[in-house]
Amino acid sequence: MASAWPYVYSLPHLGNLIGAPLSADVYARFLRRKGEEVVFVSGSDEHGTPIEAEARRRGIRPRQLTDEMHRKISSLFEAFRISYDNYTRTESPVHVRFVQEFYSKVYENGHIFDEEIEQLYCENCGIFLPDRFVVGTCPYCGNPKAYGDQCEVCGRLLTPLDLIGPRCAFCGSTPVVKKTRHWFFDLPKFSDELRGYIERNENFPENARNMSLAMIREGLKPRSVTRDNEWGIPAPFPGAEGKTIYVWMEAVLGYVSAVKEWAERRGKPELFDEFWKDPHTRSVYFIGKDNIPFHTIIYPALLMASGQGYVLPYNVSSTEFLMYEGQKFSKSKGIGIWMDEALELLEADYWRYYLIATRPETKDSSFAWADFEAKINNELNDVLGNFVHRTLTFTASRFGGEVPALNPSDEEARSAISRAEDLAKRAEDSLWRFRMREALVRVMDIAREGNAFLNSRAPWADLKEGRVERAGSTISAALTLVKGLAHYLEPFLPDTSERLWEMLRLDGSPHETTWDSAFEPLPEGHRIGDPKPLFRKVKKEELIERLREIRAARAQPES
RNA sequence: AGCGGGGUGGGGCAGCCUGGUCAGCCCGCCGGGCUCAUAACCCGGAGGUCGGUGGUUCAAAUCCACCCCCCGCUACCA
Repeated sequence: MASAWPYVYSLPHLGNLIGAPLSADVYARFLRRKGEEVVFVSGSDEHGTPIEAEARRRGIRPRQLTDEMHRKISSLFEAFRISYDNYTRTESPVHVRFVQEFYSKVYENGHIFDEEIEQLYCENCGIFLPDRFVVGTCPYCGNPKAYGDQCEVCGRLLTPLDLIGPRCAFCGSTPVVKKTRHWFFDLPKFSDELRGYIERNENFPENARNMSLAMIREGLKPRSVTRDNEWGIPAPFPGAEGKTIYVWMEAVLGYVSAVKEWAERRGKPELFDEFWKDPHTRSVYFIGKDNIPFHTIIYPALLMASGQGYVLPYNVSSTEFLMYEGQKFSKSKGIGIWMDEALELLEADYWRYYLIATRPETKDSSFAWADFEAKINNELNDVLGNFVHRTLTFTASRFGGEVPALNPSDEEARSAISRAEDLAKRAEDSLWRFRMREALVRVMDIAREGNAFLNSRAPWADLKEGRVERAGSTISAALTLVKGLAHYLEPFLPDTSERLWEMLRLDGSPHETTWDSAFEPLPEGHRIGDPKPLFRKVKKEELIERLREIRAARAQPES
C-alpha cells in the first residue's frame, strides 16, 4: 500500500491529508485487521526546482531545508496516526541507488533516447527554468501574471516564449534561450500494453479509467526523464553527466524502493521480492485526482520498461478535491487549514472523523465550519460518544462495573447484536470497495442501533420495577456493541479505539486485534474501567478564533 | 478550446452502469416520548419528481440527443 509522496516544499493541508495519507491509512488498518499482510509506505519527495530555488533564496543547502521539512512532516503524520510501515524520503541512500539501477535497466532495455532541446535559462539564478517558473504577460488576455505553460486567467495553453516580457519566477530577471540535451522515456511504445492493462483492471475507479484511456486515445508522448538541476539524483545515462533525474520520474519509484528499504531494515531483504514480484501481491495507491495519469500511465509504463517483473498497480484509489468553505485551499491566500494548525486546535480523531465523513469520494466536497461543528457535536459526540458513555456509566453505577449476564433466550438482545453484525458486514463491503465514507456511516449506525435498543428496552425502568435480569441482559448486549465499536473504529479513529479498549479493560491492543472477533461477547463478570466521556463538543467561533491566534503567533517570529 | 467529473427536498450525500419494487441516508426544522447518559437518546411528521428541453419505452432520476451551470485536468508544478 502506498500513499502519494508529499512534496516537502510546504506542509500538507487537510485536503492533502484526506486525499492520500488518511484514506490510505484507513484502508491499511482495515487490511491489517482482516489479517492481510500489509506494507504501507510513503515518503518525502524532496528534489526538484522549487526546493533548490527556495534553498538558494534562503542561502542554505537544499538538504538543510528538506531535513527540516521531512522531520516536521514525519512527526505530523505520526500525530495523525498514519500507520506507515516506512515513511522515508527520496534522499534515502536506498532510494538513490535504486533509482539509478532502475533507470540503467530501462536504458539497457532500449526505452530511453536523448535529444537536444531549447529551454529558457536564468543567468542570474544559474538554472534552466521549467515552463511553470517563467512568468510574464499573457499575449491573449493581457494577464500580467501568466505562467509559461498556461494562463490561469484565460485558460490558454502557452509556451514560455509566447509570454510578453518573460521573467524568471524566482528572481525576476529576463531569461535567455539556451540549448540543452535531455533524455526521454519512450512512453508511446507502451500505449497498447497500457490500454490493455487499464481496460482489464476492473478495480480502477471510473474517473481514473476514463481519464487514462482518453489520454492514450489522444496519443502519448515521450516524457523527459532528466533535468539540469543540481538537487536531485544523478542520471545514470552515458553522456548525461551533470543531469539529474526529473523529480517526478524519480519520486514515484519510491513506492518500490521504500519497500526495499523496509525489508533491508528488518534484516529480511528477501521480503522485497516477496512483495514486489509475486503476481499475487496487490499494490494499492491512494492519490488525489490530479495525480491520476501519472499513476495509471507513466508509472506502470516505467515498471513495464524495467523488465523486472514488478507487479503493476492493482488499484489506484483517487479522491476528488476537498475545498475549504467552497474555495480552493491556498497557502498564499491563507485559505484552508494545515495539518500543524489542525492539531493545535483539536486531537487527531476529531479531524479524522470529519475528513473521512466528508471524503470527496465521487465529487469535490467542502470543509465547512458549520458542518464540522454539526458533525463533531451531533454525530461523533452525541451518537457515538453518548452511546458509549451511557452504556458504561450504567454498567458502572448499576452493576458495579461488572458485565451482567446475557439471557440466551433474550431474542430482542440477540437481534440487536445481529443487526449490528449486519452493519459491520456492510461497513466491510464498503471498505473493500474503497468507500470509507460510507463505511464510517455504517459503523456509526452501530451506535445508532445501540441507542435505539437502549431506549426501547429502558433498563432503568426495569431496575425500578425489580427486573434486574432483563436490565442486565440489555446492558450485556449494549456492552457487546460497545466492544464491537472498539474494534470497528480502529481504522477510522485509532486513538478513540484505544481509549475504548482501555475503558473496557480488554486484553491486547485494538491495533493487533482482528476485525472478525469484534462481537465476541465480554465474559460475564468481567470488570470494566472507569467510564470517561470520549469527546467534547466544539464551538466553531472559538476554533476559528484560536486558528487566527495561532497564525498571528506564527507570523511574528517568521518575519 | 479539448478531455474528465458533477448538478437529487434548507445543508451534505446515496441511487443512475444492470430502466419499474427509488425517491433513500445523515444533518437541520416541526411535533411527541424518555430520563440511563455530555439538554445527550428514541419515535413520528412536513418538505424534493431527481439542472433544462426533446426523444426511446407499457414504464426514466436511471437509456439517447441537444442545451445551461459548477469543478478539475490538459502531461517541463510536483
